[in-house]
Amino acid sequence: MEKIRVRFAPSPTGSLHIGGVRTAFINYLLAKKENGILVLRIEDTDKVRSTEESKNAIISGLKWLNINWDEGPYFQSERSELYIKYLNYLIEKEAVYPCFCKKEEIDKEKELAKKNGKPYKYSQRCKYLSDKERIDKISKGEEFVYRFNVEPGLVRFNDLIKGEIIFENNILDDFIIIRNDKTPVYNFSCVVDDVEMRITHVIRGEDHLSNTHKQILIYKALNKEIPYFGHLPLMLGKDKEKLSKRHGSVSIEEFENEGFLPEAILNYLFLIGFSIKDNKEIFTIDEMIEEFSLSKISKSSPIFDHDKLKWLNSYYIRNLSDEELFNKAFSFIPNDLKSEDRDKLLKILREIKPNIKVLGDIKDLTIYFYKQPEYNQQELKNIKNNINFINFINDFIDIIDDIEPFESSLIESHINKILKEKNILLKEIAQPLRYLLTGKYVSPGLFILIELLGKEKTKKRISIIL
RNA sequence: GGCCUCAUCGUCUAACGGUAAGGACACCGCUCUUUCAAGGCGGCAAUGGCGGUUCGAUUCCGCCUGGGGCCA
Repeated sequence: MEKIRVRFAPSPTGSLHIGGVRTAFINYLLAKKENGILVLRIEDTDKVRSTEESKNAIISGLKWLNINWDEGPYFQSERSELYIKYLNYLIEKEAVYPCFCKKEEIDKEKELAKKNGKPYKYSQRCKYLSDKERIDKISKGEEFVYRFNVEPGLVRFNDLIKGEIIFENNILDDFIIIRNDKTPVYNFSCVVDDVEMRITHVIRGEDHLSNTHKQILIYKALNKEIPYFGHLPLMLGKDKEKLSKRHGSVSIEEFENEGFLPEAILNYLFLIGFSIKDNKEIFTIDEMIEEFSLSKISKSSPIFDHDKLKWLNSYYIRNLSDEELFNKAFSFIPNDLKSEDRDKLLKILREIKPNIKVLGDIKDLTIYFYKQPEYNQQELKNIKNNINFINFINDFIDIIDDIEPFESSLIESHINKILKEKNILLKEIAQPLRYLLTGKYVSPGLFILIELLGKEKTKKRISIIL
């Protein structure tokens, strides 16, 4: 059997959207599963809206996620001759015709249709021009577009995800495939490229489902084999509206900047809108490839749930070794902390690891290591009134210099000794002590915390109460 | 408005036409514990509606309703 060839074909008109990532990933999984080829094609025929920045964002986003393609990137803007070549074929076959209608004329027709409550369809006025009339108009320098000659009939195809789909050709009018500036319209360049790139499976978002109608007609006119189509239900936001900035992060850079791991994102994208028989949730890439099948994709639109992504992300973080976490988290470590030695940073990260949901949390979780806490005066007053605590602190300050090495188990035994002598419970002093040390009531375990803060900071911060 | 499409807990989903409708996230409670988190245990919560087909519908069919997409 011939090798499967799939493609991911984004328009570079913005950052790489998480929905696009899902499409890319599903194409990637299919290619891997079937031992096929994934082509990356940048659809930048819209010169006004396409930006260099966006192209870079797409490419670097995919690379960051490790969604590797086998061919490309191809840029449609560099392939204009190709579209003209295919256009000429269609002209010869009389599958298309030039249309000289002015925009104002068309607008007038649209208005009329609207007034009569009828859907607008092009009148086909230019379809019946004689060759002489055409040559005449062209030689007079009149601008024209090429329209596709839609014949009556219907288009029927079996969508790999949605099932059988039927479109009546009479809902279409003679649509434009080449603009008056000789640039191809999306549906045309897309088909030409898919033909040229020998794409066997077109897997894309559901927003392209109705385009498929026109595209199949073009394939037929071109006398080319029609690929398989599969249309992915669109991911939606919490309110079931199109997923947008309003729902939180949507572009892949944002996820990267917040501190999501590529593994977690891909795992999440795999889970959503996909049916898995056993109750497994965590998948390696290889397992995803193994498990993947287009038939397991749900037909209904999944809602993107940031909470579940966060949970997966925190799961992946918890299961990182200290070394791995250090490497992945390095750019998220606040600058003031980076000067600490590597061993210490490793330990700090290990301690806060179960509290990290996204790597961006590291900043808040470590702030007291490099910044003097700001205390609430009322809290300090309460602590001062805690006789047992003050009692304990006085003793602790006295012996703190004797603790050598300054290391958690030794700190623990010294503290426990004091507590035992004074008959105080650890419970009674833990929270006030934590507050003095960090300015918070949440932190890693006390003894390791003291070790990591170091002797000087510890002394300085507890002295404030005396 | 036209065409296409979808429908199980709040969310992602499981269930040869026969289940007490299962799991996960979120939420709540308990537990562990020097705090938070993580962990363990438990709880809440769904087949959109109406008709068929069938001994029996989440499951098959039709209609309605609702959502989404494309075009206008």
